[in-house]
Amino acid sequence: MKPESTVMHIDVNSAFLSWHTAYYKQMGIENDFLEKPTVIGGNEKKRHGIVLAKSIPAKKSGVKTGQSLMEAKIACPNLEIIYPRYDVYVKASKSLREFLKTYTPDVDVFSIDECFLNFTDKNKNYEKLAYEIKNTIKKNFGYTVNVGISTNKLLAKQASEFEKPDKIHTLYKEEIKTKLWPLDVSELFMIGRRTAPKLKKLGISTIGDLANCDYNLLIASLKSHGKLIYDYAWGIDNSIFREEHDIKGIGNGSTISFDVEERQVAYKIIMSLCENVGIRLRKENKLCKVVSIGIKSKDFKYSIKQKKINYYTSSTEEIIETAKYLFDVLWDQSPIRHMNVRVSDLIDRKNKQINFFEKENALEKEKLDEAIDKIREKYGSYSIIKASYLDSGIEPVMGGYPSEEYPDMKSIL
DNA sequence: TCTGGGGTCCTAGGACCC
DNA sequence: TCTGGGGTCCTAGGACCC
Repeated sequence: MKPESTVMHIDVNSAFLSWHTAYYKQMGIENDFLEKPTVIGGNEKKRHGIVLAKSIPAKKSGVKTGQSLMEAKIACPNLEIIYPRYDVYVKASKSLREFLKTYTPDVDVFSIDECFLNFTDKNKNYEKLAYEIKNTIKKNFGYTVNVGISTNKLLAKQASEFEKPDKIHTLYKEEIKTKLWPLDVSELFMIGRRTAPKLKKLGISTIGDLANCDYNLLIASLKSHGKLIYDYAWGIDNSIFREEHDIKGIGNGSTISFDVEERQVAYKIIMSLCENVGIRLRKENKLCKVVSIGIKSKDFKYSIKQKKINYYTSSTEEIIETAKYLFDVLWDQSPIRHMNVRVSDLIDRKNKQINFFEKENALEKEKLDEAIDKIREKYGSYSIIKASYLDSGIEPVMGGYPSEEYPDMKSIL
């Protein structure tokens, strides 16, 4: 038996919007985004028009994350839409993490705006500590968080979901029946838009129903996923704490502002997507063996094709060649809305072994990539681009965020 | 100007080998 | 000869999360 520890889940309220607001306040620009119906949303003209984050007043008007901005505006006609500043959010997320590490080294990063904290001292008043963390964040960083407290990650996370914003909640084992079971089954972690209707068909509508359902029937219908959510309904979660997460794959995709109908145009987009994948792969000091490409057509039909190559590589050229090959096999000539390139089956670069199949000039390619990476790091993504992008209207390095477009940020965020 | 982008994990089927 | 079964690898697709 492992010793019982206390787990906190920190969840930034309306993360992107809160960070946006705090950033502009620090720049001396007053705003009241959080008090009004406001969303962070993409560019509709570029066909990126969805809600990324919403204020509480927007939520009250029926605006939902992931909704198209069109729908959101219908639900809430006086909605204010703000373009995202991912560079700000990434920095804000990093400094929050650093701050949380001053309380415990055991910080498990779940996403850009969620962290788990693990504590082992039994004699501490953790509710008091949670208030201190929450209030210090509010005071020093200028935004609010919810904190959930329990004995494992699942329960801590469910606890932080309760009433928002700026709240502390506990969800200990003995509170499951009163606090968790009355909730709708779709409120449980890992029950999404597909599973909830299946459960409803089995007569399961609350988390309590799930906990007390016919287990065999559940497993027959949902297999291993059924076992997982059944355990969750009872607050059972054996997942471990990890400070470092191994990356399993690196992907880059984009919805294109127009429908792609020509192979040569598609190739250019593929190359541009691959540039970013290659850069990130090398930055992580990894090599990949599987390359996959995904295509979403005009009518939202999505298909993917992947291929395992005979050796591990981090060469942009190799990734591009494989991705183009896969594209040719996959594409049925129908107009393309979105394309995605992904590499997986990763190993650390230091584990590389000489491979018989590898192309002879592999080493030179790697050296070239490294040199280009360095120049781009120093002078910006666009300092070196393929000649074919000049006047093509397509960005030579797609994905990520173009940090050089933004002024240097000296804020504490 | 309807519907983003980045991940993880699981399953099922076919190929191939013994 | 009329049809095994176990194991592994690979691929496509679907579900979930933020």
